[in-house]
Amino acid sequence: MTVETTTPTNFIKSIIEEDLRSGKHKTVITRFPPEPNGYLHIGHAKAICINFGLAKEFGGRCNMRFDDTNPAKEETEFVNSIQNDIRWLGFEWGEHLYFCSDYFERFYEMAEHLIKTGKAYVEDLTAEEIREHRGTLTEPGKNSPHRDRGVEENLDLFRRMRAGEFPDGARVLRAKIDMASPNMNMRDPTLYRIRRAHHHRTGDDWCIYPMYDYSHPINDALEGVTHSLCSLEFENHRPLYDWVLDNVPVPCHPQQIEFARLNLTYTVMSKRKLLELVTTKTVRGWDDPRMPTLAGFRRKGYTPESIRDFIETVGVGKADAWIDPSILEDALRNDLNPKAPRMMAVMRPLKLVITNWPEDQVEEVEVPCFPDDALELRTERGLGAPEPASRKVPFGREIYIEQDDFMLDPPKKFFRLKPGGEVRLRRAYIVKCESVVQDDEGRVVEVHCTYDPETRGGNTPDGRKVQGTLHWASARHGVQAEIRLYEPLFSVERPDAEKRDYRELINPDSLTVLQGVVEPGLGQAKVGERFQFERQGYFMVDSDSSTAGKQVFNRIAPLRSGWAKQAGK
RNA sequence: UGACGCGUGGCCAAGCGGUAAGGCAGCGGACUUUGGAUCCGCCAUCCUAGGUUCGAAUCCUAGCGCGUCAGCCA
Repeated sequence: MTVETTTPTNFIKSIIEEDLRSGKHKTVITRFPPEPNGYLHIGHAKAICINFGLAKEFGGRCNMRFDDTNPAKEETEFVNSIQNDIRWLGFEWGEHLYFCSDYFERFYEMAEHLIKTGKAYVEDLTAEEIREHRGTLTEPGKNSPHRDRGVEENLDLFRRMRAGEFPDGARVLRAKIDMASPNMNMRDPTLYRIRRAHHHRTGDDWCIYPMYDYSHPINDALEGVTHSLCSLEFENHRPLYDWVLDNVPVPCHPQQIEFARLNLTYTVMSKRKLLELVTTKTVRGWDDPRMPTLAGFRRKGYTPESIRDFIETVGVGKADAWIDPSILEDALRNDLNPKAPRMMAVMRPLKLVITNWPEDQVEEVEVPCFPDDALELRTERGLGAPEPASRKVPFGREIYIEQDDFMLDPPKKFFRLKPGGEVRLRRAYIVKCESVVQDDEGRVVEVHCTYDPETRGGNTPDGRKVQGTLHWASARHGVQAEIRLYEPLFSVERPDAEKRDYRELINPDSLTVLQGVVEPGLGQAKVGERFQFERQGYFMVDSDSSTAGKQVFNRIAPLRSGWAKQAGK
C-alpha cells in the first residue's frame, strides 16, 4: 500500500501538472546545477528539494549536474562535498551525474553554428571598452566596431582563439543580439572568453570557456530537461536563455521557471561571507553548528527529514522570503519528538544532598524512555516500539540538579525547588528543601533536602499535589560531559541589510560551552545519536566525543518553554 | 527617473470574481511525574486611490513600495 503524501501545491507544480495534462510533456526532467566552488547551504536545500522533490513526485528524474564552466573557481573537493550533502538530504540521481564540462565540444560546435548563421562575432575590444559600449540602465549601448565582421573572419578568429593563439582576455565571442535592448543581458552578451587555467576535469584541453548564459540552456536541452528551475535573479536572463535555444540546433526547448530563493534570518548566506567566517576562525569550520551550511546543520544534529519538512513548510513563491529559524526548530522537534529517547542531563550542576538518605545506599530507578504520547506518535509514524522502552538510573544520597531549578527567593509561579518547598525528582522521590549552603559571595553551592520514603517513583499516595518535576543525575554515578549550546550567529535579523559591517553584528553568545553531568547511560552514547534531554531540548553526540576524552553533546534545538518566556519578561 | 519581477496578519503562505486556508511566532486557558507533547480559544479584509460588477484579495487604471540587472561570475 502506498502512503498518501499530500505536499502543498505551488505555482511550479501547477505548471508541471498542466504540461503533463496537456501532453506537452510525458515526463518531467529537472536538474540541480550547482557550481562546485563552495559548500551547500540551507538556501540550496530549497533548490534541491524543489528539483529533486518535484521530479520524484511526478515520477520523473532530476539530474545531478555540476556547472563547471569557470576553471578559476572550481575544485574537486566541492564536487564531493556537494554530492555528499545531497545524498544526506535524501536524494539520489542514479546514473544521471553530469558535468557541464562534458559538453564543451558540443558547445563549441554550436558556437561555430552561431557564427556561421551570423548570430555571433569575435570581439577585439577590451573588457573596459566593452563596458563602455554597453551603455547604462537608461541609455542604449553602442555597436562594437567588430560587430559586422564577416563570417569567415569570425570563424577563423574563433578557431584561433581555441587554438591558443591569443592571450587571455584578448578577445571574446559575443552573441549578436541588440545593443539597444532595455534588458542589459541582451546587449550582445559574451559567449566565450579566453582563460588559461587548469580545469578540474578537462585539465588543459581548453583555453576558451563558455559563459553560463550560453552553456546552461544548451546543457539543459541536451539533457532533455523539461523544466529548468532556478532562482529569481535569473529572471532577466530568461530572454537570453530562450534566444540561445532558438538559434542553435538543440533537441528541445526547456522552460525556465524562477522562484524566490530562501533566506534565513539571523545569518548570512553569501559564499564570500561564509568563507570569511571560516578563514577568520570566527567559527570552527564549514561544519560549525552555527553555520547555515548543510554540513553545519548536519553536525549540529539536524535530521534530513526535518530539513525537507522545513522546506516544504515555507513553500515556493516569487516574493522574497525571509524565514525565521524557529520554523526549522519546529520541524526538528516535530521529527525528533517520537524518535529521540528521553534522558536526563544536568547542564549546570548544583549539588543536592538528601540528609535522611543512608550514606551508601543506591537505588535503581526505572525511567521510561518515551512518554505515552510519543509512543502513540511512534505507532502513527510506523516507528514501532522503542528498544529499550525504559532504563534504570542510579539514585543516591547526593545528586545534581539544575542550578536554574533552585531559587532562594523565587517569584510567583516558580514551580521548582525553593527553601521549604517540595519538588519531585523525576521517577525517584519527592524531596523538601530544608537548608542551603552558600559560599562567601552568597551563592548557593549546595541544597540540603529530606526525602519522603512514601513517594517512591515520584508518586504521592496521599494525593498531595507537587507541581514541579526536576531532572537529576547521581553525583556518584553521573558522567561528566561537555554540552554545547548554540544561539543564532548574528544578533540582528538581516545582517546584510544593516549599515554596519556584518562582522560587528556577530552574536557574542552564539556558542556556550558547559561542563555538565549526565545520567550514566549517556556515557555509552555513540557519535550521531540523538536524545531529548528532558525539559531542555534535543541533543546529538558530537564527533568531538571520540577525541575529547569525554562525551560532547550539541544542542540541536531547545524545547519550547512557557517558563522561559515568562522568566524572560 | 530603462527593463523585468514582486507586494495577503510579526515571518512564510493558500486563494484564480462569490464574501480571507494552514504553519511559525505571540496572547489566554485546560491538562501534565518533561513549565515538553496534546487540546481549546484569540490574533488580517488582502500596499494606496479610483473604476468595472449584484458582488473583487482576485478584473481594469493610476500611483506607491521593494527586489534584480550595466562580470571576459554563476
